[in-house]
Amino acid sequence: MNELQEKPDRRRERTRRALREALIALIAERGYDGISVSDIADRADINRATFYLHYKDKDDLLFRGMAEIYDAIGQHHQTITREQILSGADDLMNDASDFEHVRAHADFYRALFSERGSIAFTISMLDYLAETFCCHMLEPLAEGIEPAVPTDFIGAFLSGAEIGVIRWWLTRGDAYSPQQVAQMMYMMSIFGVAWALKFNPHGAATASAD
Amino acid sequence: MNELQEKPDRRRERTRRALREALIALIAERGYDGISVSDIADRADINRATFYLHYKDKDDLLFRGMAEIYDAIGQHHQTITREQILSGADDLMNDASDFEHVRAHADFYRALFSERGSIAFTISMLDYLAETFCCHMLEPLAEGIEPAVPTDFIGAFLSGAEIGVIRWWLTRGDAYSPQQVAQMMYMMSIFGVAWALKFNPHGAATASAD
Amino acid sequence: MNELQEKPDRRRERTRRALREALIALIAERGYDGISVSDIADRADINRATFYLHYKDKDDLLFRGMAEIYDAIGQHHQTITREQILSGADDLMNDASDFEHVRAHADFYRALFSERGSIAFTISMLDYLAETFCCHMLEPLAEGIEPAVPTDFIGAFLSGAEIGVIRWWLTRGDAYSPQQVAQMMYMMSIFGVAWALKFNPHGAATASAD
Amino acid sequence: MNELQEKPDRRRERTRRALREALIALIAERGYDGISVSDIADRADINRATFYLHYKDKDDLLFRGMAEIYDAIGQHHQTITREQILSGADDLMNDASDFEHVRAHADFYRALFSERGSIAFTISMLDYLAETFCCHMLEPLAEGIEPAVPTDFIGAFLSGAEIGVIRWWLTRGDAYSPQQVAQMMYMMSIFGVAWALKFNPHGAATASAD
DNA sequence: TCCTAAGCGAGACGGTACGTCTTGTCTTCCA
DNA sequence: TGGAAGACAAGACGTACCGTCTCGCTTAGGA
Repeated sequence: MNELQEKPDRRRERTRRALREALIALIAERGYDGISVSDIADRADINRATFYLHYKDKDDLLFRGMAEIYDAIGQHHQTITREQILSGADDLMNDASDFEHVRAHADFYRALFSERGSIAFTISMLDYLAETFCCHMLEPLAEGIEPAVPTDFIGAFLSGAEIGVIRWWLTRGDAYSPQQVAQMMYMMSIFGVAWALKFNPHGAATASAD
Repeated sequence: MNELQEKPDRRRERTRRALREALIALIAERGYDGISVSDIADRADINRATFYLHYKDKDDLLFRGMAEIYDAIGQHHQTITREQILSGADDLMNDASDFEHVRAHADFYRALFSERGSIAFTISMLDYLAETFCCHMLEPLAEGIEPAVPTDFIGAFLSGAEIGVIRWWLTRGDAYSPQQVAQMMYMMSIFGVAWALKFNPHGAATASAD
Repeated sequence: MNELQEKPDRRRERTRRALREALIALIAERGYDGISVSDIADRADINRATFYLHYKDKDDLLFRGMAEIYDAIGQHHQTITREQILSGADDLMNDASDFEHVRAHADFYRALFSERGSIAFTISMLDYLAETFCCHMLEPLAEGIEPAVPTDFIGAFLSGAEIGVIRWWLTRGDAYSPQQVAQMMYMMSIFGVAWALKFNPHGAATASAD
Repeated sequence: MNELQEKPDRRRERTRRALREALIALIAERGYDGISVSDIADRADINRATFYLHYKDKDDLLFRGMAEIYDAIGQHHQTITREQILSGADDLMNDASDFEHVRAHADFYRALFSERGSIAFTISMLDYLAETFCCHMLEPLAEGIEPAVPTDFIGAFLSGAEIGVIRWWLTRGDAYSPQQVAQMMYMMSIFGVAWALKFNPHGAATASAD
C-alpha cells in the first residue's frame, strides 16, 4: 500500500527529519514563539500525536535537533597554546567558521535571537559558547599563570559579546562578511584577554591597569 | 494635547502598583515563564479582567513596569569625553552603579536572564545597553576620528558582554562585589575599545594589529 | 455588539439548555456512545472548552439534564395504601404516565436502552425506579405485615421488569398504546406483589405457595 | 528453550485463552469500562497488535468469550410443559442454576451490571434471557391457548426482572443463597405468568383481572 | 453633600494549544 | 505462520491560558 514503507528505523528517522526541517522552516518564517506543535506537525505532514512520540515539546525538538549544529561549532574550537598566539601562528583571528555557520542559517538565528525568539536557546547558546571558550581556549592559555580575572568570567564576557555581535550582524543585512566580523570580534577581544592572561599579543605592549 | 493630564486617580495607581509588585515577586519566586496573568492577578488581589484594563499582556506589564528601572540605569551613563578617559579623571572603571542595581534586584534578574526567563526582556535589555553605550560613550569618544570598527558594533559587543557577565555573576552567589565586577568588566573592555577608537588608555601602548 | 447579551444568569442557562438539547437530539440520531463532547458542543454552537465550564463530561450532562425527567416520573408515583388497592379505587393499573413519558421521548430512550446506549443511565434508571417503587408503593403497603420477600427485592424485580418491558415496547414500533402496556405491566406484577405482601387484589384468591 | 514450540493451532488457542482470562480478571478488578485493549494485552503478556489478530475489539473478546457462559445458562432452560407445572413435578422453582452460575462469577457480573459495566453485555444478556424464556418456557406453555399478553412481553418482563434481581442480589453480599433467590424469583413471577397463560399453578385460584 | 463617571469584581464565553490516551492499521523481523 | 515489536494516523479527552465582553456595585472627586 504505502510506497514508503522502508525499515522501521528509517521510518523513524524520516519522521524526525521531517519534524526538524519543518521546525527550521517555520522558525525562519514566523519566529519561534509564533509556532505551535500543531504547526510543526502540519508542516511536516506528521500527526500531532506522533510528534509527542519523538519529542517532549517544541523546545525538545529544537535542542535535540541542535545537537549537530553545536557539534559543528565545537569542532572548530580547537585547543590553542600561548605560543601559537604569540608567534602569530594561530588562525584565531581568521577563523570565521562560527560566523560562516551563522550566516548559512541566518534566518534561523535571526529569529531565535530576537524578541520573539527562544530564551532557552539563547541562554543555552550563551552557556555553550562560554564553556567552549573556557575549555578550548582560556584554560589552556592560563596554564601556569594567575589570571587577572577568573577564566570563567572571561568566557562569560566573550560569549556574551559574541551573541551581541551576532545579533548586531544579523540585523544589518549583508554589510559585513563573516571574515570581517570574525576579525573585528578578535581585535575587540584579544587585548582584554591578553591583559587578563598576561601575555602580549602581536607585539603590542602589555597593558598595565591599576 | 494634554494626553498626560489624567486625573491622579489613586485607585488606578494602586491597582497598577499591586500588579507590578505581584509580577516582581512572582518572577523572583517562580521564574517569568512559569507565571500567568491569572497568577499575577491573584497575587495582586485584582480581578483578571481588570488586568487587561491596564496592560495588554504579561510582557506589557513587565516592560512598562521596567521603565523606571531603565531610567535608573540610564542616569548613570553620562556622556564622557576622550579627555576624561585619557586623564584618568573618569570614574568609568569604578562606576559600579549598573551592577549595584542588578544586585539589588538579583532574584529578578536571575529569573529573567535564565532559560525560563524572558527573551523579550533579555533582547530589550541588550538593545537598550547597546544604544546607551553608543550614545553616551562610544559616539562622543569617536568624535572626529575614524573608528577601526563601527561604534554600533562596539555597542553590541559591550552590551552582550555585560549581559554575559551579569548572568555569570548572578549564578555565582556573592563571591564578587559590584565594584569588583565593574572593574573586571572595565579592564576586559577598555583595551579593545581604545584600540577601536584609537586612543591610549592609562598610559598603555596602543595595540597595533596587522 | 452581541445582540444576545442578557443577564449572566440567563446566558448561563441558555448555554446549558443548548447543550442539553444538543445532547438529546444527538442521542436520538446517533446513539449515546456514538457522540463526543465535541459533537455536542458543535451542535449547540458552544465552544468545547465552555462545555467543561458547565459539565464534567458527557455523562454529567446527561444526568444533570435528566434531573427534571426523573422528577417528572417521580411525581406520578404517589404513595398508595392497601385500602386503595383492595377497594379497586387505585388508579395504578391505569396510570400510564411512565409509559407516556417514555413514548414522548421514544428516540431518546430507545437509544439509551440499546447496546450502543449508556450503561450508567440504564443502571441509574433501574436504581431510581427500584427506589421509587420501594418508597412510594411497597413499603407503605408492607406496613405492619411481614412480607414474604424483602421489599427491596420486589423493587428490584419490578424495576428490572419495567426496563425490560420498556425496551420491548420501544423496539416494537407503536403496536401498543401506553395504556395497554401499563395494564399489561400491572397485571403481570400485581399477583406476585399481592402474594409477597399478603393481600388479595381484585378479589382473586390468595396464592398459596410452598 | 523452546517450550513454546507446540503446534501453531495450540499457540493460537493459548493466546486466546490468555486474553480471555486477562479480560475476566481485569473486569473483576477494575470494571469493564476502566480497562483498555492495552491493559488486557499487557496482562495477558500478548502484544497489543496480536490482540487485533484475534478480536475486533474489547466487546468482541467479551462476547466471544461469553459464548460458553451463555451455553452454560442455556442448558438448564429445558423446555417444560403445562402438565409439569400443574403437577408440581417441575423443578422450576428450585432450579437455581442461573443464580449459582452468577454467584460463581459474582465479581464478573457485579462489574458488568454496574454503572461502570458494559451496556452491550447487559442488553445482550437481557435479550438472551428474554429469548430463552420465550422459546423454552413461554411459547411451549402457551401452546393452544390465547395468552392474555404476548409471550414476548412476558419474556421481556421476566428477563428484565431477572437482571434486576441479580443486580440486587450482587450488591447485597451473601445474605441469600442461590436457592432462596431462585425461589423468590419464581414466586414473584409465577402468578403473573399463570394469569397471562391462563392456568392455575400450585392449586391457587386463577386470578381474574377486571 | 450629593452625583456621576470611573474603576473594579465577577464571571461567561470563544478560541487556541497543550500533552495524554486509546484505537486500529501496517510493516518488519524472528522463531 | 503466529507472534513480537513498534511506528503511525486519527481523534477524543480534560486542562490551561488568553483576551473580550457584560453586568452591577462602589467609590472617589467634582458640582
